[in-house]
Amino acid sequence: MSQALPTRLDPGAIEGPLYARAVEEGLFHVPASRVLEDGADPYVIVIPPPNVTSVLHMGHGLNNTVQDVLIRWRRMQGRAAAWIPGTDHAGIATQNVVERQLAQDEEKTRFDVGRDAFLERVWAFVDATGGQILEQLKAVGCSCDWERTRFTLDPGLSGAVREVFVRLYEKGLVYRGEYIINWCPRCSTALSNEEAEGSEIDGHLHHLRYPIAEDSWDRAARAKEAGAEAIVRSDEGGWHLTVSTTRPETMLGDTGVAVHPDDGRYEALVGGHVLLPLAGRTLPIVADDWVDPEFGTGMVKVTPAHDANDFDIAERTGLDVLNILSADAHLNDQVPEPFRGLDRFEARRAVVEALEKEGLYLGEEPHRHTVPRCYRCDTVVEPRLSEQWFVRMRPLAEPALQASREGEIRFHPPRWTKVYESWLEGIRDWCISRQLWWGHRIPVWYCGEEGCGEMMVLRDDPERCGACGSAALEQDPDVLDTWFSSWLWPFSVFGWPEEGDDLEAFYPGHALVTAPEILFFWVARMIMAGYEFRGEAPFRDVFLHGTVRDARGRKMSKSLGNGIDPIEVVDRFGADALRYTVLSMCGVGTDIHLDHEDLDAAFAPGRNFANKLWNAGRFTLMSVGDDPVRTVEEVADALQPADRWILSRLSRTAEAMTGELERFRLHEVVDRIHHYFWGDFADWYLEVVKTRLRGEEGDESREAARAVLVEVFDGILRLLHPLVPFVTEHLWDRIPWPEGKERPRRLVLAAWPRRRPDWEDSEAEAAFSDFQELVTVVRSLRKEYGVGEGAPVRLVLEECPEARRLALGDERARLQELARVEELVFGDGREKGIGATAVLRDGTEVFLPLEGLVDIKRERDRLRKEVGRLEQQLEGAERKLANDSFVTRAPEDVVQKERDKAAVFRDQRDKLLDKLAVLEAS
RNA sequence: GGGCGCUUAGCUCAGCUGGUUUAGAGCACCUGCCUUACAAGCAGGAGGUCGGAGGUUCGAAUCCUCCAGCGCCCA
Repeated sequence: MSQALPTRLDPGAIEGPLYARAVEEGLFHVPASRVLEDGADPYVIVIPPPNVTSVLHMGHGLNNTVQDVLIRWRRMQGRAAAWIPGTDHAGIATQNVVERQLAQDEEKTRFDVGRDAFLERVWAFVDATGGQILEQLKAVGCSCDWERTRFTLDPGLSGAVREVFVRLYEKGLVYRGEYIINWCPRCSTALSNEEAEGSEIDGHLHHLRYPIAEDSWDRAARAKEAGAEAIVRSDEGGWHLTVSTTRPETMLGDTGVAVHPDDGRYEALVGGHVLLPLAGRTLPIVADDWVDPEFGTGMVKVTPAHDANDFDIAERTGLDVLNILSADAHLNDQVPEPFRGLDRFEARRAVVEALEKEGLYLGEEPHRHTVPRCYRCDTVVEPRLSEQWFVRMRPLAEPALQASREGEIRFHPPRWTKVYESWLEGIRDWCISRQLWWGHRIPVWYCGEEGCGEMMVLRDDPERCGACGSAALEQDPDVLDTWFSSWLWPFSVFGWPEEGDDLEAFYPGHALVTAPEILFFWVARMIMAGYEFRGEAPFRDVFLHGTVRDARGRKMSKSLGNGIDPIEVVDRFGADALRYTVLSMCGVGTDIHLDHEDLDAAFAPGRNFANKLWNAGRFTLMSVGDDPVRTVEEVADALQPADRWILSRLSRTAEAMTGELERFRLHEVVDRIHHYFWGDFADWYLEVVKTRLRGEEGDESREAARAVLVEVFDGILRLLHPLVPFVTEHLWDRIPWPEGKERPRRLVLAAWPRRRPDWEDSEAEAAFSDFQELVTVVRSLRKEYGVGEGAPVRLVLEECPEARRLALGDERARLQELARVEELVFGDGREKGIGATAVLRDGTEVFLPLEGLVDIKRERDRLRKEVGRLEQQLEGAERKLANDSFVTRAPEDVVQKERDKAAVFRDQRDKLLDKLAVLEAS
């Protein structure tokens, strides 16, 4: 049976069936009753919902692997572990895709087909392709509770969105108003501040000359006297001032010029006027604190409808607001005839040209500055005055800020706390309306046309106007920001606002795992929503992992073509290899580098590890065989030192891993089990136990070895299961089980190993470490002198302490197995001849008689080098001990340790010096 | 301009509350092994003084300050 395992792991053959079996058996599903009736402790993670139309990339691969590790670990701990999967509708992205299709296939816009028909097409598209990414998660092994899959446009979740909008409106926290918003001309919609991402460009700063109105010439003269160099008198006798801008076309929307109130140069100008070129309007000169006297001339043009800061200046100083841009970023009828209808960039050229003609353009200079771009389509975003719906954020931010300050929310790594808090401290209102069709329509109706003009914000669609009874109602055409539904995700997935069992059982959740990019977009807002609508945080721990990058450190992206398809990785190397690889690189706060051009190398760590586990399992299963196996308790009296060592190490490893998992230190989790499984178990225990398994040391020893092997390998599989679920489960299914010991139904549900103080045995660990040292030294000496690995050798130990001598008495077979020591002799100092020498930590002198192989000169050089190394170590320790303040001020145990170290080094050195003296005499 | 982070072996990174580490791992490299679990492997080895300069301390890769380089976020 067990011999049937092939020598190489074939992930494709085992992963699919194992996943299907788990789903079929409902292992990933948790009903509310497990918490409410059975009293299980819940552990809840909601997935960061991917876009419904997206496909899996490595970022998802990492993100969901991490979540799965946490969920599987907690599930094994016996928690009612619920991982809620789902997708969001991704308003802009999804609408964009369908619009592009429409344009390509039929050369139509959404306006050509109409709102209802367009939405039908989007739904058809989503129905056809929407579940793809969730299916891909299954290939990675994600143990989501698929019976709870949600979509932000589901009726229930849509109901939550509407409830929240109405509630906030009733509280005065949702309002409609005309403000500067970020406008994407390509998507033709408003964006929130977070959706407009700054990008640096090498642009230009244009200098424009504005004539000062005649009634203000005396002010200009006074300003000039006060040192205003940027005020100049022209040949015709008039005065001009200079302003600078990166967007010259906006001058057509200027309604004023501003200076700093404390700027002495321009004091006289305030209250005066300039004549706006091209438009011919007269604009006031005002004073406002925001103006930076150091920047440019210290005078700025003010375009309130197209710049947020200018808008604020206008509010404070009473300047007019003049909107000159249409929805698609063309100049509207508010500008002079020649410029009307021009695209913003055409307008820029036209304005510069026209100003040049009038002698009012003073040129441009290179200027590096930041322009905002749409996070969905990268188009340069235009600040634009527009009537939109907003959420007043300050009151919502307060509890979210408190939560972090008081430790109710903890960020891992903690440095994100500051980022989160400073964002909340400077929070601005959230523009939530979008001029799109795909999304949650704003639940606001207007009694329009002949009606009374009443505005109604309602939970249920109205039939008649509540004020005048008219049936001619029009719903607000806009939809809500997708994040306005995502921020409710932690409770909307459980049926809120209904107070059902699921909500009671599973809210609040526990961990939220995501990338720092959406800390503001999503994480902070979820926390705000949690407090506002449920009165408590939606989760306690926020784990922010790094970004997946290519070998050169560039973010993976479609446009660069440097992405890695996780499905390809799963197909080639297996989900386990993918998971192990990314987890092993998942250092706290570090990005993950994977070479997209060499997947073999990139995923080698995971592939190699899974294969190693496979083979260790193969060997374990074959060695143990099909005969009945006993428990460790039953063979307690027959346990060998190596058995006690490996059991002790298992206990310590389990404890350490649990601690690292609790602290979200996943690479440490991987490191611990790697060290134990590969370094301790495979490299040493399996090797050391071979002779016993073959029955060469009696039945009792064999049975003890078999029992320990089963116990330890079971523990290893349990500890590894959250990391590499497939290969562990396949092997675990085949582990023999002692009669009478209860076997868990599946590894998925097996108990997470706990610390076993009764197994911990420092003496066994020290003894085994001594044994390892001896073996390593012998191997090293053999290698040094080219003794073939198959060639037997005689080993002489001098000055061997009693304890080691006794221990080694039973280890002759092991020495033979591991180092080809055919004969072990405890010498009495009379052993002469040519050989290789070393001294162990406990002072044991190792001598390998290698007559004919050892070159005396070479051995001398080797020993001298070794002595030199020890001298250095010794010197370091002695320097410390010679330092009075170290001896008196350092803790006693530290000092003692240093003394011990010095003694060991000295002993080793002296013994080697003796040997050296003998060699040098010969 | 404000804030944050990083700099340790050829590469990618560990090293947590300063002293059990003689600074570790994976990959790459060198040598020898197809030793019936595993060549996706085994054994042995080489390679770093922890970006630079100060400081705190009995003791610093670890804490503090400054400097240099890189990166991110916010304005």
